[in-house]
Amino acid sequence: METSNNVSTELQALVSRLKRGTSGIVPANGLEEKLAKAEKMGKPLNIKLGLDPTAPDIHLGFAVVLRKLRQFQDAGHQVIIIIGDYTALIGDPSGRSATRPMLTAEEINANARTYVDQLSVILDREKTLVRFNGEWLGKLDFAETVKLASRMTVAQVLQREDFANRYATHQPISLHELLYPLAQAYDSVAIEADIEMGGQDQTFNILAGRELQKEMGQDQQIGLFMPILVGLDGVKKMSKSIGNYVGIRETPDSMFGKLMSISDTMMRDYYILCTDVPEEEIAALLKQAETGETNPKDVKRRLAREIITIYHGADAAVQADNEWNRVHSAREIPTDMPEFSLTQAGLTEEKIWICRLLAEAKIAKGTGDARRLIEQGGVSLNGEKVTNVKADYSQEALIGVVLKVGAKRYLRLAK
RNA sequence: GGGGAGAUUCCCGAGUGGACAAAGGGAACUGACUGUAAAUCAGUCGCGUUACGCUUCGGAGGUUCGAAUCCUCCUCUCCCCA
Repeated sequence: METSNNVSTELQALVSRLKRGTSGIVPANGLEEKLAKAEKMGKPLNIKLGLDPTAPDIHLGFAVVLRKLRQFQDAGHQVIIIIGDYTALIGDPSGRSATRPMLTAEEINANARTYVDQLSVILDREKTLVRFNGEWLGKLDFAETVKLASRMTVAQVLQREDFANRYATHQPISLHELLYPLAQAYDSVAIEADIEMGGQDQTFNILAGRELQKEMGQDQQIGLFMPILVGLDGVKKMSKSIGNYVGIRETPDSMFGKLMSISDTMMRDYYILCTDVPEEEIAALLKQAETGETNPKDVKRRLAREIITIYHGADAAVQADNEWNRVHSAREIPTDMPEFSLTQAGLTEEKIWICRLLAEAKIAKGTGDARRLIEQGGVSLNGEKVTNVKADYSQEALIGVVLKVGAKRYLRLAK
């Protein structure tokens, strides 16, 4: 027997859970209203997320939004993923400083499949509806498109920071890029979205959806924004193409290493957005790190364990932690490292020049680069620093040897 | 349609006939320090077994002993006017 009072307390708890980490909700009280409405009507909300099928590897930055969607699913709402197969023909200009390349149909389809596979790591596949926006956008004829376009003004579009910047710095902006927000807005109309999720860089597109829904006489969706997770470099948005990312399917060891390399100031965001550690506890941990009560390194290790636990389980997380500690604090060589086959690389001669070896192993860009690394004291074989740039080794002498370059690159040489 | 500006090595950006493989900054990499954090310092940063050679400055030709720099054509971009 639930009293109405209980229901509202539950709703309150849900609202605060859903609001964790969000960087904005438009309109401010929209979430409560939508949830209350859903409850009253006994109908789940349509939660929309649009995906551009360009970079099919899901990383922690992307997971921020997906994890939020999962919370909605767990609360019984309908998640609708829209694969922007049609809009990929345009290329989302959001946050971009240059025109995105257009994709071919094959690339888009391949990417879309990969996406759907990977989404299920975080989302409940059974409760996820996947649609392609070519389904409705492909049916619009030119007249309808122009009519849609008439609902937005150039000034509105140019208000966007990314466009404004490009315009101000005399970068080219193609006309078709201006149509992107409109297409995305039309997606919201097509599926009658109640909530559209997105990173902060989606603000304009999502608000355009509200406008268009209003024009078409629909209930307006609310915009639920998540902050952009800063990548490992601490500067730019986490992204595959920049390479500053942690993929959710990476090995625990790799994730651990990458997470330990983020700067201290980034810990808060990562804790809030990438883990389920309660907010009060996060605050306490960070405070300890700041006062020196706990070594900040250990607070970061905890962060890495928390994240890895989500994707690989607690045991794997502890193991990765141990391994990391062994290699980086105790300075022992890693248990696992990539192998490099000399024979496969064609290094079978009696005399193998060390620079050639580094180049073939792709550890150096070429022998000139390898020479520099050695001259700078960055290369060692079985822990012994290589000092002679002209050194030759026989294949026999190299087999089983651990090649170390720089602080973190290890390779075990094999036949 | 008319007029003007521009395209330089991963990015930004200097360089207007020889001293330019090309200033400076950023990124990146190596070393020192350290908590594989940040900050700082030193070095490297087109290719090559490297005190020497080779290939670069949007593309194709040309002038010259010599071209990133001058000329011609082409491609692309930005600005102003209509």
